[in-house]
Amino acid sequence: MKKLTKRQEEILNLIKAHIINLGFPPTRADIARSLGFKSPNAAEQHLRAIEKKGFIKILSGASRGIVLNDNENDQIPVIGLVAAGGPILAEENVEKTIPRSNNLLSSDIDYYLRVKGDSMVDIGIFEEDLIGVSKSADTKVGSVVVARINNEVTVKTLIEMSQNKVVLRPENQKYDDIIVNPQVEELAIEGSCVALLRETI
Amino acid sequence: MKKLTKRQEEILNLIKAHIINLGFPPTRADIARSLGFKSPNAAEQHLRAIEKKGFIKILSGASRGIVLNDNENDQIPVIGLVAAGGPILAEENVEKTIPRSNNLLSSDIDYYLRVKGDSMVDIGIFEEDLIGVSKSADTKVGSVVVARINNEVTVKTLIEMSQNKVVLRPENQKYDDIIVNPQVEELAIEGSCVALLRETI
DNA sequence: ATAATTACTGTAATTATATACAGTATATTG
DNA sequence: CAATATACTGTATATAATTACAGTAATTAT
Repeated sequence: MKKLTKRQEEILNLIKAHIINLGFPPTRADIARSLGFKSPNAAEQHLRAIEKKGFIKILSGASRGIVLNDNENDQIPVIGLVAAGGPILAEENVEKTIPRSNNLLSSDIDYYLRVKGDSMVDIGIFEEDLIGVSKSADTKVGSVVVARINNEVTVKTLIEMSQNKVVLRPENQKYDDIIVNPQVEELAIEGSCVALLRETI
Repeated sequence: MKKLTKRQEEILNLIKAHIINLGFPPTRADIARSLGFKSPNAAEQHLRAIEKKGFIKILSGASRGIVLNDNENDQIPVIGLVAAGGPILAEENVEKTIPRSNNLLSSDIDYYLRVKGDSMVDIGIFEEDLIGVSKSADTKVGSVVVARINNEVTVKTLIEMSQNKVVLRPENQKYDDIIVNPQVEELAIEGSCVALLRETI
């Protein structure tokens, strides 16, 4: 999908804000008034351009007939099994998506990851649970993190992190700590867990 | 708030459906067409009646200027500590509410209950977690239920349920099974847990 | 018993809105 | 270098939409 210009983005945001605030889209005149245009036709032409780029649909003849097209940015992907090698958010890993507006958790969640295995049961993270992962939340010692070790994705508690030693702890006595030297093995902290979701318990 | 008549409710539902389907409210003519009125004024007068009863606000002069007023039915209450004696959903127990539309869990959740204590940690239910409770979901042996025993509310696994013996199991070796004779003690199964929510783990 | 509410038809006027047409000027792309 | 896109002004008009007014008839409150 073609990118919007700065001005077009401004107009799209105005439409979204209008819908959130009042419950329905603005008219051409509303848009013109908000942005200081002296002609409603300026708004009309912007709308046509935004429609052409695929962000909205204009229903002809209907007043306020501006329909927002589904935008991938408004969807939080739910990641199932992560294929070895590729990036977590690769399309083939996406099990489904959840509209961001339907997110009752306050935190900033980039994706949900479906938990495999029993390595975190001691802190109440069970197989098939969904973990809300934030890429930006700061990962400090004690955080539950999503890590990638030699292209394998795993969820563990971060215990120690220094230049040549990273310790990741499974929260299950059955398993031992994972000790990695990031200068020898490939290691990346993909994000940290900020939420947990479980259905039909 | 005064109750709507059957016809008024029909119209309110039509408005809501229109907003969900198209993203903006219907016009008087849209409503008339949908319900078979021969005059848009029929819709107009219904809208005025619905507004008078407090369910919508009509913005004068604006096309499609129908604003839905917040409705408590669209909010899921989050229950904190349950005061001994009173009903779970009593107002003083409601910590906050979450709009039902922001519910990414498919199940039918009547309220969220904040977990107190560690009696369910073995199945990953921790203190401060939020449990999604359904009053209508069938409670069978093996379900995690919200039970009220002698006016005390508790979350446990239902192990046995017969006429004169109900067994509720805390999922923590530290605690023993609770065995209740419902013909002697007061017992009510308030609902069963269909979801779990945890923030900032 | 009377007033108010509910539930409409039918008409019409005013205003709100979409949208076409004619321009101007600058920036970007093929 | 021409064509296309961006970003508007300015005017005009058909039509979409609100909304007032005048009725009818049945039901429900006071």
